[in-house]
Amino acid sequence: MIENIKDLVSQAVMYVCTRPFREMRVTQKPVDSQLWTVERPQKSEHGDFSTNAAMVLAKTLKRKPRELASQIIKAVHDPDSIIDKMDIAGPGFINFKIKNEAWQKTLTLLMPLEDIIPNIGQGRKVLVELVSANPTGPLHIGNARGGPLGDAIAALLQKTGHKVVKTFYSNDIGGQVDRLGTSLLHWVKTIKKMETQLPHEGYFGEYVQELACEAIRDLKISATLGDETLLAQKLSHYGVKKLNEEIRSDCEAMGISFDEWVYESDIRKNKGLENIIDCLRKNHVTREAEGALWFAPQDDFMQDRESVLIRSSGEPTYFADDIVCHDDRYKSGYETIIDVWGSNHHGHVPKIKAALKVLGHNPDKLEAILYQYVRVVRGQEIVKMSKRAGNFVIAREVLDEVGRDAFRFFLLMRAASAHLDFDIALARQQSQENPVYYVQYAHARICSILSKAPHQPPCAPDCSLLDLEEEINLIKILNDYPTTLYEATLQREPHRLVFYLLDLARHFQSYYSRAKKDGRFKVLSEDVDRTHAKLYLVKIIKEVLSDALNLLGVSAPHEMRLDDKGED
RNA sequence: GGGCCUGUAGCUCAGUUGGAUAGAGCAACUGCCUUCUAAGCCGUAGGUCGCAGGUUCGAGUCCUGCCAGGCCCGCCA
Repeated sequence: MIENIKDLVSQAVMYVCTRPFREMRVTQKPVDSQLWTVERPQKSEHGDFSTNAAMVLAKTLKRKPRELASQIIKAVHDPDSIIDKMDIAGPGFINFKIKNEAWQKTLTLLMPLEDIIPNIGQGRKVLVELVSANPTGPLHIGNARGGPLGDAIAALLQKTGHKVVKTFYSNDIGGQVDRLGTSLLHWVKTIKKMETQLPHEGYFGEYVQELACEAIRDLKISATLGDETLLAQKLSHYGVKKLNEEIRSDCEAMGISFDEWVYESDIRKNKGLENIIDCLRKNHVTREAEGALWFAPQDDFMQDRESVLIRSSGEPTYFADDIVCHDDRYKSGYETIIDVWGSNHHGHVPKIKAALKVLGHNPDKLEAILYQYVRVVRGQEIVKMSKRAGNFVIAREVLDEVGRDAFRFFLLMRAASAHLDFDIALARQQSQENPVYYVQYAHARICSILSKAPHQPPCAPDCSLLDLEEEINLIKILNDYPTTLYEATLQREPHRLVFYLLDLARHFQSYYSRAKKDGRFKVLSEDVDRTHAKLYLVKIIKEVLSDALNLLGVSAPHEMRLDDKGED
């Protein structure tokens, strides 16, 4: 529908804009059609669509906006007669009211749903890196925000015609992993009542101590420890393996699976690093100092951001491996590479991009979605940390308490750039305060209606029988679904879909409830044709609800019953 | 000291990339269960968009400077 209006306006604008030039026998096009837009206004009094074309073009054409608007209106050619009326409003908006019949006719065009999903990707390859938690501890709530977020972004891309690969990048070697090993050694020695001290910035949560216990058993560590350096190495391998398994299982519990796991240790083995370093050297963006090799391009921006690539010990850094990893991705032909990372990586992004640019890649293909960290609250109280983790709130503890649907929905409700308060008390409430149930309940109610219906709705019902204002409104909202998908995908903002769902659910719940007082709102009635039309409408609402919930990784239940033993 | 993000109703947050009289949920106050599920619906109230300038037909949105909070600035990842 919005496309139809855009076309009509576009033709009219072209006509109006080119007329003075035609009269002067000049053929050039004076304006760029990209400047103006057609939008759904916030307020229904402003019609179904509105355009700012007259205001935007007023300056270049040196005319008054309202005068230009009236000329555009005169030039609109509406062959299918879908426009009810056009008004000039405010400083020069043109508002379009669409006939109800035209809206009713759009309904059958919405099915099957797959046909209206915008094909943005055209099969282009996209890589999404998500979670990528270090295997030095259990998944905490900060890492976990990137899970549903990256997963929903991937699902949106997949839905809109991209070929998506979801990848987990595991930093399974390096300083932090070494520290895990020495920390485990400390706890092993503690258990064995030996003299020991926790290494500087060592890991101390209960999970490390549990892990040390299991290691003693699994690795059959005897009273004589042997070479401690060697043992610390064995322990770090052991810990990394165990923690990676735990992280993988936590992701599964969140409903997230990966197409590939990339290990930093494998990148290190593959020798790609030498070529990259060579290439950086030849481009004169490295510098040797204090025994280490630095990435040091000569531009103002990177001046204060020089970073070590190869340590004085000869060991490459995480930064170096990450350059290799991203270089691989570019070479694999990805059109877009999306890294969903915690906001603490923001300093890392420009460095990676700078290095990739030197390597001859287009840095714009790399998008970092940086999300702000999560604060867990329980009502008024701030939940600071978990006993088991020491410093963090463990994702699994929250997930187990509130359930997967509420967990994902809550983490997706906010824009990535916004700080997020996760209220456990609210998320586990089975009440009207909880938005996830609200949306699911709308879906369940429709399922209930459909199951009670004597017949399935026909393919081509008489949609003109959907003449209630609320029904036309629902049809309008359903027509917004493709636009919402389009914007949520391009902006990488799944929360737009959450807000769309809440809006659709709210309108449906309102419509549904009116039936208690007013029989015209009842879906199932004696009037067979009307029942068919209404069934058709609610079925599409159900399809859209379940489609969108599915993209968010939230279930769309067919039935919901309040437990008597639930919250008070 | 430098950088990134945030500041909108009592609380948690949207705000269609510069549009019209700034929106929603919760909390507060009203009503509504014999009829497709009350995990629901109807209504009321609630605002100096952190502050001060600037850009223009028009600013919550853009630019500058302040103020407040979070995060980053390591031969950690």
